[in-house]
Amino acid sequence: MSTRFYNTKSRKKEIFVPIKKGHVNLYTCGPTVYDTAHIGNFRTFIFEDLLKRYLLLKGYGVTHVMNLTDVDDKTIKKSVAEKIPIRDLTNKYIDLFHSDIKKLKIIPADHYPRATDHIAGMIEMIKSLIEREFAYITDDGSVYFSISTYADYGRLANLNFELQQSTERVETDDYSKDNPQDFTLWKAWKDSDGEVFWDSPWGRGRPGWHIECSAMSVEYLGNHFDIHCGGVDNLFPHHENEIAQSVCATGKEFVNYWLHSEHLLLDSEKMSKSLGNFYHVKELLAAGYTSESLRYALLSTHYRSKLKFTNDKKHEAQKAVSRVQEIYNRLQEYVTDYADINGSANRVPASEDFIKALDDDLDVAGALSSVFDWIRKTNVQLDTKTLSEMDATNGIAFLLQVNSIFDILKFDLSIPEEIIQLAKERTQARKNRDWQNSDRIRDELYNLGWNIEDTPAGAKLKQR
RNA sequence: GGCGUCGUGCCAGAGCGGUCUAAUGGGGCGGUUUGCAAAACCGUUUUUCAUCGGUUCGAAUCCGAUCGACGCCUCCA
Repeated sequence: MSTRFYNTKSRKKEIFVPIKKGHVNLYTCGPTVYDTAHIGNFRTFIFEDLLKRYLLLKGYGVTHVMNLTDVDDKTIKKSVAEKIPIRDLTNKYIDLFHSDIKKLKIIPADHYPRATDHIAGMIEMIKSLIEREFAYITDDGSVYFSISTYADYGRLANLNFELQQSTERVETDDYSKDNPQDFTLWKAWKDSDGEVFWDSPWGRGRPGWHIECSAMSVEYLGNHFDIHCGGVDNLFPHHENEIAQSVCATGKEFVNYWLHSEHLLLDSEKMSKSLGNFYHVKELLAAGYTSESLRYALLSTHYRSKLKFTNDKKHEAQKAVSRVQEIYNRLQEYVTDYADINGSANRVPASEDFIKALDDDLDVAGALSSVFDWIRKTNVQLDTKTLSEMDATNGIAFLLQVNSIFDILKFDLSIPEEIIQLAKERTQARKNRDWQNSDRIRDELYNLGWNIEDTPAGAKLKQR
């Protein structure tokens, strides 16, 4: 079955066809690095990870670019307030970002271009826009994009600017613009910008926010590429403006498929830094989530639905993840000479359903239901010992396929010596039918973070 | 004011006109199993899909209205 994605451009699911056969160029809007990204941000990044992993599973090569916005009002303000050079400030948050990416097992992008490393390209693009008369320079040395020059402006966000009433904010906002909705390509330097400026044909200043993505996507992926992603809040004005700039500057098509992920909600409200209702990855890991359960919690709701992040999610995600881990371990034990047999996911019927669900605009819920359905049936076969070794190895291959999408299995299951010792003591106590001691040790292990399960094959240790 | 999304069983969440007496996960309860647990499995919580009308042989699914939640129109994943 063919891949279909919901394209914001058409507001419909469309069959996905890459520009170049077998390869996908993917651009995803990255973080503004003046602060730690919260899990609302990571919901989007993890959706993009899912998308990429899916494309890889389908056999595409993927070139993935994620920008890092390392200059904007907030960044400058913070660097001035904390008396830290802007580069030092952003370096700090970029490092934190990469460390969170790693904790969430997100496959890194191929390129993480920083806005401030690509000022020259932005200036070139602005020049081109001025030459083609899509942009104008104001007295103070700022450059604006004139939305009236681009007929399709507002098409992506489905906003009609002819009929639009100006909101109070827009009216009072600016002075020198031709049209209040015109947006900045280049911001002239002000005192409050301090040391932060670049020279340009229009004087000292810095780039507007939107131009960086246009300039960097074109540089790394070409004028015309396949997929551009971001959170819904980037739909307007950011992506709308990107389209206007890129199309007008290059005269070419820009992006074929726009995919937007919905918000993560906390107490029915959008999680955002300005509202102050956010969690960081680190906090959640400290609060008992594992990388795997957090991934699961963020992935198990469809990317175009709002995700209500509640306390119940943790338990639910942990249970679901351990269910998958459990059967993986069971199958590994069941198959004695796994290395000698080549399992194949293709021979597991559930795999077909799994992929078919993902083909339909990344229907994670459908995909997971086929996985869990298969898990239950396979557990029955394991209980009754009616599973063939071939099916067991195929099952392992299927689980690895599932894992290539969700990445929720742990493979390093090494157990500390101290824990093994305690388990041995408990086994001895059980042999002596000393239930009191054996239960005491079990409690002790539990407190150390380990569960112990007695099976016909002996006691098994599992990290909680 | 404009644009848009959504409202499903105890909770989360699929469902894209018949195969829906609603997938899947979580919780509660009961059971099989176990020294007791855990894990696994079985049953149950489930004739119900915000409300009211309409279209249709047939609707959770399409249309309209109403109520409610949320997002965008302004920096924001």
